Amino acid sequence: MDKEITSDSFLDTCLSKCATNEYIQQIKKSLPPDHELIELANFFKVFGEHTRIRILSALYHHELCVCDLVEILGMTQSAVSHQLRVLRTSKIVKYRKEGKNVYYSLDDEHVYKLIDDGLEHVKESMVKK
Amino acid sequence: MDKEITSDSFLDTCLSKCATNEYIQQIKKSLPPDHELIELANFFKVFGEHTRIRILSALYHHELCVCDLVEILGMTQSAVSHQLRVLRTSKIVKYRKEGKNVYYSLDDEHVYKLIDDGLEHVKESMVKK
DNA sequence: ATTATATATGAATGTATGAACATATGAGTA
DNA sequence: TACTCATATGTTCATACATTCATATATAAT
Repeated sequence: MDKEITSDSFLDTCLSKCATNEYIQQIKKSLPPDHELIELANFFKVFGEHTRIRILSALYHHELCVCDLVEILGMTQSAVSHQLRVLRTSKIVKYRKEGKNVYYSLDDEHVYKLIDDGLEHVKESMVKK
Repeated sequence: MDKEITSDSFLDTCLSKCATNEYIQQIKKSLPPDHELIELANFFKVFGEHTRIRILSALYHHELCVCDLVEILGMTQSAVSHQLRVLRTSKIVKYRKEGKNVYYSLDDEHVYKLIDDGLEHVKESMVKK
């Protein structure tokens, strides 16, 4: 997305005038299509959960099998497996089978970037307090 | 005939095959502290909701007041205002008051980067289908 | 073939939360 | 002052979802 669509008048008007304001219509049209925004929200939603973000943090540096994750997180195998399914379905992690074990790792570089940016933001906003 | 399978014994066996306990401890220590991961999950959670991501998309290009957003999203003022509070509390948007109006905008560059990376990932994974 | 191990999954349940409705606050205006 | 407009918030309700328990599947070992 490109930043900044400038106008001179849309800011100082409100509801009664905005309803027919061409800039409001322009903004509506400039939004990404709704199915993309739904996908985007679903994508972020997967990161927005404590257990899943812990799994992703653990996988950040290492490929790990399920029982490793169970041990690291201190949770039941079932709980971990259920969350891994969510991560798999969302294409945020990938996996390979090797004998009885299944090894998970982060899917692509977007996942790394998102974690990096998110952590950076969180650390900064913690300092501000 | 009944057999006893304790979860402890299965974990021990798995550990010896997957990773040494020492290695697991090392990974545990390398994880970001839990309060950071909780903050991180909460941060992402805010992006992971349809209405809020639509608000952020609209604010991506323009500072907008509440009634503008109401008009763009086609939702009740109450619903928009409630979600704006969530975004405010999470320091994802900032606001300034001007008379009766309150103007919202994205808080910092991290927010832009996250939306960019997220959208990029979503578009790519849609192409793959 | 039988048993053990590693992982996945279906069902049940309690909790979290988004939206609607009603109402409150607060700033401008007549 | 009273009144309107823009925004915020408390409450209720219905839905979503994370965890637990029980069980299924699949692979390896004996």
